[in-house]
Amino acid sequence: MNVEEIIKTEKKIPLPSRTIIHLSLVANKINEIITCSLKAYEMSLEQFNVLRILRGQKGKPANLSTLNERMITKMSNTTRLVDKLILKGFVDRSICPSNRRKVEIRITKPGEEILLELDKAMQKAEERILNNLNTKDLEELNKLLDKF
Amino acid sequence: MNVEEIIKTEKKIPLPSRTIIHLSLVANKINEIITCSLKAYEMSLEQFNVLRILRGQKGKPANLSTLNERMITKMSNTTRLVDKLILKGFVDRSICPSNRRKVEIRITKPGEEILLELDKAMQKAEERILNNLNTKDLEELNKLLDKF
DNA sequence: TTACAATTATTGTATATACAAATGTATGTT
DNA sequence: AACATACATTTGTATATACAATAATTGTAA
Repeated sequence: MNVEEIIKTEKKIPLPSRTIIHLSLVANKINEIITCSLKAYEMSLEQFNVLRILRGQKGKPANLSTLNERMITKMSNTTRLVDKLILKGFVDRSICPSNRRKVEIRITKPGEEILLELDKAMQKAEERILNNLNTKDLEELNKLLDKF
Repeated sequence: MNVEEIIKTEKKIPLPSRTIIHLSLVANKINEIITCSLKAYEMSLEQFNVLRILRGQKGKPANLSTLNERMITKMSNTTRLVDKLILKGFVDRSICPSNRRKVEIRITKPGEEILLELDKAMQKAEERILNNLNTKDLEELNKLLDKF
């Protein structure tokens, strides 16, 4: 993860551009490590996020729009994402009785169980990602990221 | 870009996880803004990066492996990425005479010209992205990102 | 209440990407 | 020279994603 090497190709990249490139590189690294950890469970990062959101609902079902707001994905993908989780038995979907346009998506027992496994894998991944940063670093980083 | 809203769904997300989520969100926002700016030129972020790398070569051709090292994409995509840039006339490709396994990829005049346009669009995008951060913020952020 | 607009989700399709296998070229060994 | 091996790139294919079009339901205003 050496920005300098990548950056040296263009003569002198100004600080703002450098920061953005730097951020993208770090984000990519993070993404790669996490995706790789999840792959052992045949779970994509997006699927994992859906499961986490559903767990956060504490039994209350979520509809697609809700999932969508909390995620980066586009609506059209969310449908198919949920399809895949249903196939694996980690969530179920039913039509909302009060508004039949909506669907209600819930996490299942097996879904909650796999999520516990995934939590552990995530924690290991995080340790790998953040092993050079201490609490103060993280706090500062959060503060800076808040400005975006 | 309110992390809090996304984060409140799970009870209390510990600082390391929060930081990583936060970073991903910011990276996504950046990606979206930049991609959107480039779309006006029917140029993907990846294509743009290839052009920038080629410009950085200062006339010296790059082969696929070189492009690949400097980018995030996988080799198999780089081939097709370059295909598209050739179609648009922004780069050309020829077989390396000294080692015919290799290819030599060069940016063309039209490629350099469009790149100047793109530079301007990028600068505007950067201003949008970073308008809440001052130089000191950027320096600190870079310092922290270096730790990854 | 009927017609029209808005909401919610799904599907079709084109494009992008990942991964593995294949191609063509070069190098080393016997 | 013949063969195996390594290298650089390309291609095939399965999966993922984006965007637009469609379907189904509900809200609303004349």
